[in-house]
Amino acid sequence: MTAEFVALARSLERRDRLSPEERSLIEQLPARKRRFDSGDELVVEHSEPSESCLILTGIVARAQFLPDGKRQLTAVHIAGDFVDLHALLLKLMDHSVVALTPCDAAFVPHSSLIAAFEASPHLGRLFWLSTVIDGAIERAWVTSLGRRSASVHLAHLICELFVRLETVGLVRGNSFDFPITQTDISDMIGLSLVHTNRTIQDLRSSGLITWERKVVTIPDQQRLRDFAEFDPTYLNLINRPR
Amino acid sequence: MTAEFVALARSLERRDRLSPEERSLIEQLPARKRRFDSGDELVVEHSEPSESCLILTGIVARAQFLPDGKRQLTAVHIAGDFVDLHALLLKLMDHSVVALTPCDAAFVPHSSLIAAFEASPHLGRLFWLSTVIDGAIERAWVTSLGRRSASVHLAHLICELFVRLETVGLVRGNSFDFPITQTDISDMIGLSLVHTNRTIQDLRSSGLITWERKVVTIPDQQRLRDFAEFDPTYLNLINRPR
DNA sequence: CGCGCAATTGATTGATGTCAATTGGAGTGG
DNA sequence: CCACTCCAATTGACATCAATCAATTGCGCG
Repeated sequence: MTAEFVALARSLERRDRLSPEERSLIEQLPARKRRFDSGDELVVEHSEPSESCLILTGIVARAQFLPDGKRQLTAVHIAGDFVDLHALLLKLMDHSVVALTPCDAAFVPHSSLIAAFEASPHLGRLFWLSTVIDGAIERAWVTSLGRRSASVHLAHLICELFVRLETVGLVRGNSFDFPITQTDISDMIGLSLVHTNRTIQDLRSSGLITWERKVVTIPDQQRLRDFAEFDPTYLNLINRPR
Repeated sequence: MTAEFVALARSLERRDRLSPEERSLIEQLPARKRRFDSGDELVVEHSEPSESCLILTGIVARAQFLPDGKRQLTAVHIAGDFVDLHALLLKLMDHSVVALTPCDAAFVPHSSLIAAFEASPHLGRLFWLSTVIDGAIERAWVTSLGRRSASVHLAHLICELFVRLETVGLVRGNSFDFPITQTDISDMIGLSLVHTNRTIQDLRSSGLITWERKVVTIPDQQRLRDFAEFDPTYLNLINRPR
């Protein structure tokens, strides 16, 4: 399998078995690799992409911008996430995809994806699944934004990221690299930068997390999950026929 | 076409053309009709449905419940919405679907849906599209929750509902029926009931809306849209090949 | 060393939540 | 037709949470 698609296959296979034919369909997808710097836009709001984009390394986010200059991040994505399958069907982007860290991405033409799905409807369903899981994550974000306190919300986000990074092998022990700015965090959880900073300090002083030099550590996973009311079911990390 | 599927076809055809074969595939879907009262759960959190559910009449919402009894609604759905396509792939529900008004729904077995998609990948993509549009709406909700003021958020929601109801023919002039409780609204926009009430009054006293006896009226569509920063692009009401 | 961005802090203002009534309207039984 | 009841809508007073403004500190890098 082409190196580009290792993380993709790994994340698909967390949810269902891939047949050799399906692996080969993935392997043969044409991919145009590109590198981005932190702050770059991989996909631009209101554009009409003809390719979809798979994250290979780094951290990106979906962003919507408001007339007054405010920004909301509506999702984060990591290696192995096929970030932009939406464009395949939506045609017109309702949001941008921005790099929060330097990152690599592979762009795959829509036409190739559609051909692969017509060859294997099951593979198509697995890609569909990945957009549906994005939806589940978005629902969790909506619930956090609407009904959780700042510190519980942040704790929930950290739990989510830990599990997702673990899935693609980006966790070491209790820690993961998280070279993200507090401004970015605040645009995820819908708070001001100042309040975000104080919320992080809350979690730190409760001993729930450590976060220094771009590394987040969760000393006691279960304690953080209890505090965050975190139940990973919605991430659908169950391997079963779909 | 079976009466049940009229609104469904109408909402699919707002996005792309259906071939006669596709219409017939839809027409032949087996459906089990059920009626629900306000407050009933059509689909229960943590359950594992083997059918997906199409709304025929009434208003329903996706709901997540928190340990402390709080509730967040993460989406609203109306006639013609295939609410629970998610379960087809997710298997395990991460949320409930609750009736906000009395409503009718048709339940279609997953196996029949999958068969239809294997017969017509394009039809499959249109159903996929409908979940992707749900995602776009959820992103708009995230942005509203995170970065819009209470009154702009509410105005945005009203604009969204107007457009969506219009699509399925449920708007009369500038008005639509909206037999929904302020408690439900507050669980959509993540505010307390009291503050939601005051926010509605804000919009009323600005002359942006009228809302009495379960009927919402928008005297000046454009003025409300400007206030709400509402751009309907994300609802993807463009007819084009997908 | 010094620049520049990110993180942190303090003080204050503004938005929203909470508590506790009160009002209004639709349906029901007398 | 009139109480009566129930639930939704509304109001006022007050407490809390979070935004904003304005510095200041800390850290990585040339």
